[in-house]
Amino acid sequence: MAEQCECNNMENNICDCNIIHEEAVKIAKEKMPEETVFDELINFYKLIADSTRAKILFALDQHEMCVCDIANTLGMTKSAISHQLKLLKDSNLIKQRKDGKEVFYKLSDDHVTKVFEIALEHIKELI
Amino acid sequence: MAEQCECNNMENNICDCNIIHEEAVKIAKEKMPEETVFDELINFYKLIADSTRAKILFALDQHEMCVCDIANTLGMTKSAISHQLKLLKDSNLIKQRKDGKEVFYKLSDDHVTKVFEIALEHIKELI
DNA sequence: TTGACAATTGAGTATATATTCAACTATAAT
DNA sequence: ATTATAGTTGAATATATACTCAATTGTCAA
Repeated sequence: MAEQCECNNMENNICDCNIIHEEAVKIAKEKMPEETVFDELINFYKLIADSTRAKILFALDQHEMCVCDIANTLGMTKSAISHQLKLLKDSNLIKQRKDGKEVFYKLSDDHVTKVFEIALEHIKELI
Repeated sequence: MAEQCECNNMENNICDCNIIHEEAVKIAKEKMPEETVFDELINFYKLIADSTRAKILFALDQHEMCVCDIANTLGMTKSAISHQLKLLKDSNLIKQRKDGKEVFYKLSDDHVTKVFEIALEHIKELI
């Protein structure tokens, strides 16, 4: 049963114990998605797993806003907000539109809202 | 129009620019959830926004597993896995069951799976 | 063309946290 | 009792990243 871990023969992928339940490990390894899939998932979740960015997304879900509007809403500096907006924009969660000196931001789509709702639902059940 | 930011009169909540679109800011401020709501949301998302924890959750979604099984599946040490399992357990995402020397872990409910699906859906549309 | 302001940017700093390492507890088998 | 193994834990380290600060760009108005 307690068979030697195949990881022990690998260079970069070493664990420090034996396989105990061979079948469970086999299935999990087989079904485990590619590293790139996790990278994308993690990248997406990291974006909304930050208080400032979550608030920005919530604010933009209410109304299109310029940087100063968001800074005022959150009580933070333009610079701090602008840095975070860049991250959100680079990952296509928000879109921008320029009008004179101002740059207006809005959500790319309604998936963000959806994710918020799912999370809220989950948290409600946990409490 | 460009009215002075009320933040400038506040102690801990200072931005560095004027309110430009008063109505948008007013609405966003009014609807903005309590800080504690964001804390809970962020706490939840941070848990799944990590490669190791995401893989653990995925593995446990396939099958109940002990620490060694997970360590083998991910090619990591028991210690690293155990530290992360503690975080997941403390937030009630997973449950444990003890049997002799072994501790079996499994998902608390199927919300995690749901969130994964939503995320995957979102990512597909972005690509 | 000068001044004011919206917004961005890069570097530096401070903070959070994932993993390692070593020590430890708990259980089972001999 | 002793040994082996599953699992946990605390401290230290390494890394990632949010915010600050100062400088800069772009646009408008006088």
